[in-house]
Formats: sequence, structure tokens, C-alpha cells
Amino acid sequence: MSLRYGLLGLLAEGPASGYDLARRFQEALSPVWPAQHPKIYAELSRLSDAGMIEVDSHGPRGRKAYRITDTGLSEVRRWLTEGEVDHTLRTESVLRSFFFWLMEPDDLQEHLRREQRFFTETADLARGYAAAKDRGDFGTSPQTRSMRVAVEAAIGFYQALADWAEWAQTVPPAIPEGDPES
Amino acid sequence: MSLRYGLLGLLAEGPASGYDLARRFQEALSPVWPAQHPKIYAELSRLSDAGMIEVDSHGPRGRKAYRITDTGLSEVRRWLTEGEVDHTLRTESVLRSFFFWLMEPDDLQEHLRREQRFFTETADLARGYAAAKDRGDFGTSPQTRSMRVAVEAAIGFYQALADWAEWAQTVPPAIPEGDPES
DNA sequence: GAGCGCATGTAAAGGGTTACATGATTCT
DNA sequence: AGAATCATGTAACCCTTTACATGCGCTC
Repeated sequence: MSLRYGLLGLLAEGPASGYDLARRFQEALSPVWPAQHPKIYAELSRLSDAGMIEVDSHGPRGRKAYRITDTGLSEVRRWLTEGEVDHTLRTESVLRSFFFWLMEPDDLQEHLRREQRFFTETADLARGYAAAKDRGDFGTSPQTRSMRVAVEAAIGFYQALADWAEWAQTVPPAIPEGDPES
Repeated sequence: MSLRYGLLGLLAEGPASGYDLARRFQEALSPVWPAQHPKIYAELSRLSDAGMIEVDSHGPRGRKAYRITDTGLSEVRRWLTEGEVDHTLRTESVLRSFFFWLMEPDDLQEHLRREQRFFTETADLARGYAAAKDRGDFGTSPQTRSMRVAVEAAIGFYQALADWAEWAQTVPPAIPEGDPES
């Protein structure tokens, strides 16, 4: 359901084609909401049927740019202010940690190092984005200001996971059954 | 796919029925991997067909407890050490933030206060769990030690999101088009 | 015996990914 | 001419949720 509003939100910035939207999802939104082009094209059709968007222009190679309608704009706004926030979260990384006790200590350490590296790199990537924005690389439009807020969230939780993975490496391995405690 | 391994992982601790597993997913794993009972029963059938688990005992009210087989145990272990980690993440909270510029400043502040409250409460809940574990309420088995590691991750990222929501309230609202930049 | 919690499942619908398919335009 | 990129879409499949359906066993 959120994809629907993600598309409306992006179209609120200006007309765009399915291809454009797929690219923007990939570039900007993928860390928090991945979306592939088949789903995007399908959703655009449904939004169009619902009168929330309409074709703005036809371009080369069958390009079809959509524009948000007043109905669509009210609908995103309604969602943003009145819609219940779905706080569901899924992280395989943390799910796995429930089962760390099944791993060989060496394999676990190796795994945690990899995880730490991944999360640190992702956090750094987000920091780079934030720095570019703060330098003014993307202008000062309201949209890029919001993007900056979103990026701050990404920095925060990827760093939190990086710190966690680092800390987890310091947790002593479980004492095998029967061994004395220390 | 992860649900499959989540079930195997839980069954590695000892025999359990679909009902038990649904409850444990709800109690312990739901913050990072929600799962409803229809999916769980379906997956158990498939795991049973694949020879990774087998019926351990029949109880009252048609209760069927499953036990993990050697094949199943190797399979979780293989997943944990060799399986590629899927780092996909979806947070509606952060997706919404890309579109904050569409909201009235007052509505946004209210929204962020609610979000901060939610994330703080969730982080505190996790802290309570961690404290109980550290007090020794759940014993010192390898399983509960791993659970403690998982809980630390939850504390980390929920706190990160709480901090973010608090910080976002201090970001000045976008200057409406045409207004001078103060 | 009424009500609650235990216990299992099916059916339908929704959401999302991957693979397949096609063709136009631009760049080198 | 060939390669890369733009551009749209369908089909099949997988994963997940919600609603429906049923019945047993325990407690008050």
C-alpha cells in the first residue's frame, strides 16, 4: 500500500514517467522502500484508473509521463496526516542473531565482521549524501530538505546496526554444556 | 524464505507445535520478523515434506509437536554460515519522511512527537527485556544469550529512530516559495 | 453450560520479485 | 554497425496477511 503513496509523493514534485520513478526509487528510496519496475507500472495504472494521476505527456520510445491530480495530492496529504503508521520492520540480520548459538564461534566472528563492514559502509554512504546536501549540491528546495531528514534516519539506524555488530563481537561465546562457568 | 529458517532455528531449541511457534514468533521475533499462524502451519508442512522436521508427539486437541531432524539442523547451520544475508529493510516511518514537505508544519510536529513516543517506548520495552535477562530471569542457556544479543540490536535501532524523530522536530520548516531566506 | 484459550487448518486476496519479451533511440 | 540505455509491459511465482471455519479441553 505504501508504494502507492510513495509514487504519489514523488509525483507531487513534478511529472515523471514509470521509468523515472523506478530510477528514483532505486537511487533514493531503496534503503527504506525497495520497489521494482513491474510493480511501479502496475501501480501507476491503478492510480490512473482511480483518477489520482493522469498522463501529462508522451515522449520518445513510448515514454508516458504522469502528473498528479488534485485528488491525488489530497490523498497523499490525507495519508501523511491521518493515515496510521505501519511500524512493521523486517531485518534478516537481527533475525539471524537469535540463532547465533547454533554457529561455530569462528564462523560467528567472521559473520559479525562482515555485517559490521556492510553497515558501516552503508552508514558512510548516507553520510556522504548528507554532506553533499549540506554543501548545497542539491539546492534548498523543500523536497531536498525532506530528503535530508530521511537520510539522517538512515545514518542513524545503519550506524546503530554497525555498532551492534561490533559490540556483538565482544560477547564471549556460549559455554558448551557441562563446562564450568569461567 | 527466512521464516523457514526461523522455524528451524526455534525447533533447534526443542520440539514445539505450530501454535507454540506462532506464540514465540509473536513474543520474541515479531519486532524483526512478524509471522502469522497460517504461514507457519503451511511452512511446517513443507519442512516436514522436505524431511527437515518430523512429528515428535501428538497431544490433546489435535496438537502436533515437531522435532528437528539432523537434515534440518545442518540446513539451518548451513544457512547461518554460508547463506547470503538479505539486507533489505522497509520502514514506512522513514519513507514518509521523504514527503514531509507536503505536510502542514503543525501536523508534522504532531506526527513527529507521536513517532518519537512510539520509538522511545519500544526501545524501553527492549531495555526492560535486556535488564531481565541480565538479572538472570531467563537463565544462562546459549539460546537466551543469543536472544540477549538480538535484543541489543532492537534497543539500538529503536533508540536511533527515537533520536531521529526528536531531532527532526528541531529542523525548521521549509520556507514557502517566494519568501525571503530570513 | 458458558466462555475462554488451545489448536489446526483452508481460502482469498494483496504485495512483491524474477524472468521473459519487445522495441526505440542514442552514442561510439 | 553494434552496444548501451531508455522505456514499457506481461506472466509466473513466491511470500504474507486477513478472513473464515472448526472443534477440543479446561475452568468457573
